[in-house]
Amino acid sequence: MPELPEVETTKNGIAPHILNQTIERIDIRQPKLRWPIPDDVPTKLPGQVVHSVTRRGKYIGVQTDAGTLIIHLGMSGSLYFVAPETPPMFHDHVDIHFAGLNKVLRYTDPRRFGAMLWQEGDWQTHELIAHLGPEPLTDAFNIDYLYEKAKGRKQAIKQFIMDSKIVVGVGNIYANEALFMAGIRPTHAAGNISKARLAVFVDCIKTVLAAAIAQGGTTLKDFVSGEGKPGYFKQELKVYGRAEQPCVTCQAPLKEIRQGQRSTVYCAHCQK
DNA sequence: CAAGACTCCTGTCAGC
DNA sequence: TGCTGACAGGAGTCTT
Repeated sequence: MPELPEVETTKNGIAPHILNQTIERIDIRQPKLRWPIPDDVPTKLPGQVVHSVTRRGKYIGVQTDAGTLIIHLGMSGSLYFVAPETPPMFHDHVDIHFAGLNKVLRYTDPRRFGAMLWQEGDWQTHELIAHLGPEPLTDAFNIDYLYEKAKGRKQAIKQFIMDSKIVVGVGNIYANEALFMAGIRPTHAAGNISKARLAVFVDCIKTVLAAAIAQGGTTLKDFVSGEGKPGYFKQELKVYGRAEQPCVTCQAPLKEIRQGQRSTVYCAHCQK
């Protein structure tokens, strides 16, 4: 389940290998991902040179002069290189071949929650991307911005912060962790939290994500060879996946509830 | 507009 | 042992 750190690491891992390389062909064995892979992907990409690989939220853009291949890993997707003749397994849906490159970029996604899309021109104008909130690690995501967005909102802070129109890249795991670090109860209405506490929350989100990206590089450092298995550094997680276990701060057993079909774990003593 | 429910998909695991 | 059902989860879409 790639969160933003894994997507960033994936992007950084594949970019140096495919930059300035010419796409030879795209083999699509299973076009039915979250949405069908558009015909433009296999028809317009061959012959194109990759001139940049960038990330927006959890979307990766592989840009060429003809257009951009937009990739989302969903929750079970991964991208990695394999030797050219490596036989595909059942969930290996797409292979991207490059001219003169002695390896193939393979997309695997057992649950097919991921996507491959196509956008000509500026790829960030794609309708799924144009309305996304700011990147969490940029200055655009700051206390003044978040306070304005939260004003009047009755939605629980956890669900609010997981809304990609508010800010991208804060998935369930990191929402739980950042709320614990900030000492904020996940069920607290977003609009009722003081500006001072929201400011702490902003800092905690940045801290948690930055640390995870730093670790993500380590977690997935072998993924280029196709062996990477992200573990989210479970020992680093303070609340996620630790229901009923003692709070690392006060030893009280952590509580688990459900918010919008998502599991939330928190410490009723430390998070107010 | 806001908020919640529903949906896609399959591996994993608990329960019988 | 094998089957059934619940569950997880990103995020778009539908409903209220």
